[in-house]
Amino acid sequence: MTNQQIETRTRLLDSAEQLFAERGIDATSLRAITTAADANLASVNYHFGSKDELFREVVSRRIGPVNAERLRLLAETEQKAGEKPPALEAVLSAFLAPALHLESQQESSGKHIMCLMGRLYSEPRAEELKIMFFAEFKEVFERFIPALQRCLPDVPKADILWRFFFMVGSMAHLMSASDVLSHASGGLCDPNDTAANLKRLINFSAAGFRSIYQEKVNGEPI
Amino acid sequence: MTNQQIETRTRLLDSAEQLFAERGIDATSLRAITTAADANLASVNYHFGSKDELFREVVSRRIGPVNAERLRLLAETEQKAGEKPPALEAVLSAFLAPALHLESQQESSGKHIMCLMGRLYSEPRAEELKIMFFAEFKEVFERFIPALQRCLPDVPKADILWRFFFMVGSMAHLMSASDVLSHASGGLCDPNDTAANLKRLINFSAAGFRSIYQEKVNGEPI
DNA sequence: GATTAATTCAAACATACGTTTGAACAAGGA
DNA sequence: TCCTTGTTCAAACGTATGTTTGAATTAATC
Repeated sequence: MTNQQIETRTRLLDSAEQLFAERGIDATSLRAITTAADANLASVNYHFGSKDELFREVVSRRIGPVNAERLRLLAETEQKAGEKPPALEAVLSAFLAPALHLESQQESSGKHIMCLMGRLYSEPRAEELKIMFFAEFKEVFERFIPALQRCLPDVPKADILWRFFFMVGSMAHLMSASDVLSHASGGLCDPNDTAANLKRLINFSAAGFRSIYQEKVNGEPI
Repeated sequence: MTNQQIETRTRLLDSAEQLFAERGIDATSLRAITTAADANLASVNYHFGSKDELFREVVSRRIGPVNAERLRLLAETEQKAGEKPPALEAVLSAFLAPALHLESQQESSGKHIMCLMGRLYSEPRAEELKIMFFAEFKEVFERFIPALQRCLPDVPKADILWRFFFMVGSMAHLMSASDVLSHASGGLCDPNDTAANLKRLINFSAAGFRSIYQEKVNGEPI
């Protein structure tokens, strides 16, 4: 591989990432991608084989590092805590921070991959992609759920799973749609302050995880 | 309009709703829709003018009733509470229940519109659609935020907005992706028990809304 | 029953897309 | 210099899509 080859591949991945996030996958043509990447139309098929495989590479290029960082942070947190279970907030942070920090990790186009990954959870794509996505996610899932159970010994496992699911929904929403809040709040909420938003989400989710399930409020059934 | 006309229009809307939800909007062809609706290919353009307008009708047919029901339930809740602010859980239920009950409201295809509406929050579609969507949502937003502020006088407005945003993310995720949890949990979590899931989401969100923001946990910064 | 309007239908149209092709080009080694 | 390998390029291909068309059919009105 010459230098120029690597550059073209990377330019294609970057352009595709941005356009997929902004316009959606089907709505982005190879002509739009190759034009943005300043490459020939045939280059996608030459370097990746097909549009589908390009998309798969766009995603997998980012997912791996995020999940690895999640596992690393969790291990670090647990090691610091020693025998005792670590703080719930620290566990949640280990899961959330690597995804939310995608934005700041890369100098350019960070926002786009956040948006794309946020949407991945709900977008109906080929089964094959979902399998790839959740295969990479499985290890994370299987490490974090027990860790959360250790933090919350009184919460039934089904509740932990549901609350984890709710938190992922909030995270995905934050990653893909926070512009809407900025607009709706009249500027009161700033979606670009990643550190503050991470804290807010951890705070919100931690309270939800600790919640005691109650059938009635003020004597009234919900 | 004859009876047959109405039926064709409705059949097209129903089929489109289902297919849009299952496969995505771009990935669903007019030929697939008209075949499923047992109608002629040209019928969509005859009855709706274009595929885009069909999609707009699919969405707006459902959004209006949901938001109206939200406002009705909130008013009812506030009236019952009299002078005092109503229970937080009751306000959240007024917002969440109409969306989640889309599933049970119609005898058929309820699940599909849930999925489609859940995805609407993040899917990148024409600006025109988003404007329509959030114009209808604005009134709901402007009624519920003050209601939540009354329930939570000690929580700053920005936090209320952020937490509302997180809750919407959880709701959308529940509506569009809960099959994933069912699969990942090995059947422990049942996405089809709408009533139970509504309670779980209310419980989770209420705790998040009530959370006191803290910078440190166990003396450690988060 | 004739006339009119609304709807359905099969067929065609134009276009945009993903992909393929085969020649041109660049670079490195024998 | 010649050959090989990897890459770019312009052009074309086949196909699927949204849309249009004009005739056929149906339902309602007089």
